[in-house]
Amino acid sequence: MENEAASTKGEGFLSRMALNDNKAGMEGLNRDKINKIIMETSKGSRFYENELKREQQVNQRIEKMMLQKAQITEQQLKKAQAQVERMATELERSRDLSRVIVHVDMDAFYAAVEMRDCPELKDKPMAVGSMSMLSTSNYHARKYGVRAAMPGFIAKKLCPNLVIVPTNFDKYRAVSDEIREIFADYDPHFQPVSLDEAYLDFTDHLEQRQSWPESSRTHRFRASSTTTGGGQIELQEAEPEVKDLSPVLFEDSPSSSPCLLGSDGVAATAGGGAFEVFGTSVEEAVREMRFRIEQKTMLTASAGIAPNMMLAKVCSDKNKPNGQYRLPPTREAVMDFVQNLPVRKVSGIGKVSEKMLNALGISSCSHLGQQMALLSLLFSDTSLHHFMQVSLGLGSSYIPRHEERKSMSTERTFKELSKVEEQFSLCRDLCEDLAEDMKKEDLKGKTVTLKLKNVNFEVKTRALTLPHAVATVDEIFAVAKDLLKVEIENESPQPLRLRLMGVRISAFVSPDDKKPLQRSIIGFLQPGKTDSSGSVQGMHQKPEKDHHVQTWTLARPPLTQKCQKQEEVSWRSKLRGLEGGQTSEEPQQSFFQRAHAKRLQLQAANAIPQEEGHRENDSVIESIGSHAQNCVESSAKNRKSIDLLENDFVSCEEAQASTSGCGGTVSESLTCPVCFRQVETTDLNVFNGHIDQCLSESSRKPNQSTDPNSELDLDSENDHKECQVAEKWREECEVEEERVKNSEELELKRIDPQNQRSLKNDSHQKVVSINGDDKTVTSQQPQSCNGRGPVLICPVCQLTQDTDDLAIFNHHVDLCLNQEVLHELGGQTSCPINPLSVTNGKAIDRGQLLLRQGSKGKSKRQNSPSSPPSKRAKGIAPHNTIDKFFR
DNA sequence: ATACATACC
DNA sequence: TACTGGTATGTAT
Repeated sequence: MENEAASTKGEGFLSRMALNDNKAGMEGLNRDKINKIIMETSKGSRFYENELKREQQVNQRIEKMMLQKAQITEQQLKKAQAQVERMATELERSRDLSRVIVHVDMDAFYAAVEMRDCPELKDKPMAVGSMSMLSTSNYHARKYGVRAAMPGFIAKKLCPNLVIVPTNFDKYRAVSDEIREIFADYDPHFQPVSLDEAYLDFTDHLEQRQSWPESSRTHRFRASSTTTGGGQIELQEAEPEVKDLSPVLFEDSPSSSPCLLGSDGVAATAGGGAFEVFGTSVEEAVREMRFRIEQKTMLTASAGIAPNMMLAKVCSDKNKPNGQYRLPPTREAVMDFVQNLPVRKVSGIGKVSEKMLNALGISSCSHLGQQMALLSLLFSDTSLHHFMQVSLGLGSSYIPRHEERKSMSTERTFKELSKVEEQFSLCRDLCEDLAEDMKKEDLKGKTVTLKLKNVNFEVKTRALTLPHAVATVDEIFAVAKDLLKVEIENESPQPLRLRLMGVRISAFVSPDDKKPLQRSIIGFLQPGKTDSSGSVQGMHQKPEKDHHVQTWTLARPPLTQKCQKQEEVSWRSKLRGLEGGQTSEEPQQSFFQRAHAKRLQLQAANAIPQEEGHRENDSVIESIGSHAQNCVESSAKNRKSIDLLENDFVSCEEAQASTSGCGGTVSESLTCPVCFRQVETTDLNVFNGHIDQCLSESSRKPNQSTDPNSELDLDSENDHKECQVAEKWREECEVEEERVKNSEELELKRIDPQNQRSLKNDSHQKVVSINGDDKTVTSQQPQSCNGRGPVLICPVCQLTQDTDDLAIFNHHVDLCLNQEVLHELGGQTSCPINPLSVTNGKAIDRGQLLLRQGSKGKSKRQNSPSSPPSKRAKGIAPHNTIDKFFR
């Protein structure tokens, strides 16, 4: 507590601001010199001061962590060690080396495009962006330490000759479309990450490629190749080699042109009509893809080939620019690769995580593996799981589809804005822009968030969730304005001195207000609600809300999840000497209480008296607080019943999926609701991975057996039947839709413990399919659990159904589900599906597809910087008065 | 549910 | 002169 900031004085350089030379193109620079210039240029600025502050916060976090570490006993560590080893074993079992995942990334994309279109730039250090902020720099500029996310004026200090070119997103988008066309040839379900980056699953392509004639693997050089200012190196150096039609040259040659120099394996440039024949190996295929990209766009790409996304991403960086790297799909190769990998290279581990890990002596993934026991005592379960995966070289071996967007926002930075009228006016402008964007995607959301950044770079967000969804300017502004008003009043008589304002909408509901489906399913789901942090959510009986959390419950068998949670909690609690675990938490505090407590805490921590602001704030907060408090109270009342229901689930399920901590028994297995095989694990993450794969595969090639690695194989006849049903869907909705259905049926199973149990009782039970046409439910085989007579209880009406035939049961459930929704579902199928709706979502998110079906036909915007919302440079309307807004 | 922090491009 | 904008997710209350 009273540590003060003593040990965390902001003397040394700021890790936050120092050059990040971890990413490609910046090897062996004069770091110190560069950092010195960066610091000198920034010193004293408000930005710098704020960074200083934030750095100290991080330092305090680290101190706290170290303190915790110091209290860990040998015994605790030992126990933890056993635990993590068990987890590692389970994760190990989930390892899947059968897929070929490729991550492609254009080299210095924006900069490359600009250079291509303006040859003068070619040999100059240049960057795309503005004096305030750069998006990308070319490799020449990187030598000076100029890189993305650096303000232009600092870059100029580092490299006075730097040419800064303004961004031209339309152009980048156009190029992006071109390369995506190529991506689609190798994986129609590829997942774009941004305009210049994507994940592809090459597995299927490679399988087919083996039987392709050479002609299909032959690609011409650009007619007007080279020159044009874009040609870059490689083309010229293409030796007039033996091109001919001999596949032997490239046939399965991981050896030939082993990536190091990228497309150096160029052959076949016989005089005029140069072309090249590519082999059938992975590397050849990827090289071919990169070749085609280059021929088409005159821009180069780099790629990584690995058995999972996490590794592929790292690999694509390895031989950048214009190169590729393949990590062989063997456990040994993967483990070797991971050992020396700096943690910072891993996607998801950023500046702060790196610093915290470093403080524990962890800088490479091998350390990560060695320190898992310690980490398990210091980090959250989520982080721990991530670390563990990373240290084992694990990651997604399938590429999840893109989910529905979860929020939409617009924000703007400007010169200090202190006048109230202008602030409101600006706020309205933002709302207009946002409403316009919302309209484009036909979205409506219930939560409006206002974001403010003052001239000291302090960021504040204020949100309000409405009982209904909104979308229009007026609706959004009505909320945003009030939020802003509160902040203004809060600060008065000082003005808010803003440098940024933003408005966001989230908690989307289907545009056409067809909640009924959601309502019934969610209503049903409420009881099992559990979130990842272990706290039971408050349960305002608002029917449609927070799909993510609920689908969590949907997507995972609630019971087993609960079990798992308890397991983790129990061992952790013991080790830490904590009490209670996640289900018995403190009563929640009101907004006011929390705000107050927080301030006190801050005061204590910083020893900065704040009496003044205190009182003022309280009075203001209190007004909103009363509402919040009501909500909180009602949710607290409901929590008991939630727990009860959860416990019921547990008791139902225990026999099936006991976990080491839960039933005292050591794990058995879980039954996959897709393939119905027993998955030998109790680790939900492992189990989820399995389900993910099943889903992924069933949507891709429903008539092929899943998981070639598995010893248990699917009954192919059943598969076939399943496929026929799938055909129907495909006809009208394409693959996407099918996947949704798959999830859908999955959800129906998962949400009903009884049902689930009965399914488990007969692992041959095939997937119950929902027919896309009439919404009736059919079963592949009438269920024959005669011996047991499991009780089927309708998840909607809660009545016991006098049948053990799942077909009949499902039919009943369907009838129970809101008719209106079912109709809408029917209409839905005719909606065009966005073929790019692929994402990096996890299993939980897929459940969302179910709940969000209503909006799935929508086209979606790609991630930034892909398509920033149209920013109309609007002037501030000075005629607006505060009164106008305050009424 | 909110607020804030971290991460990615 | 000047340190982004859009989205998702984790952590804490």
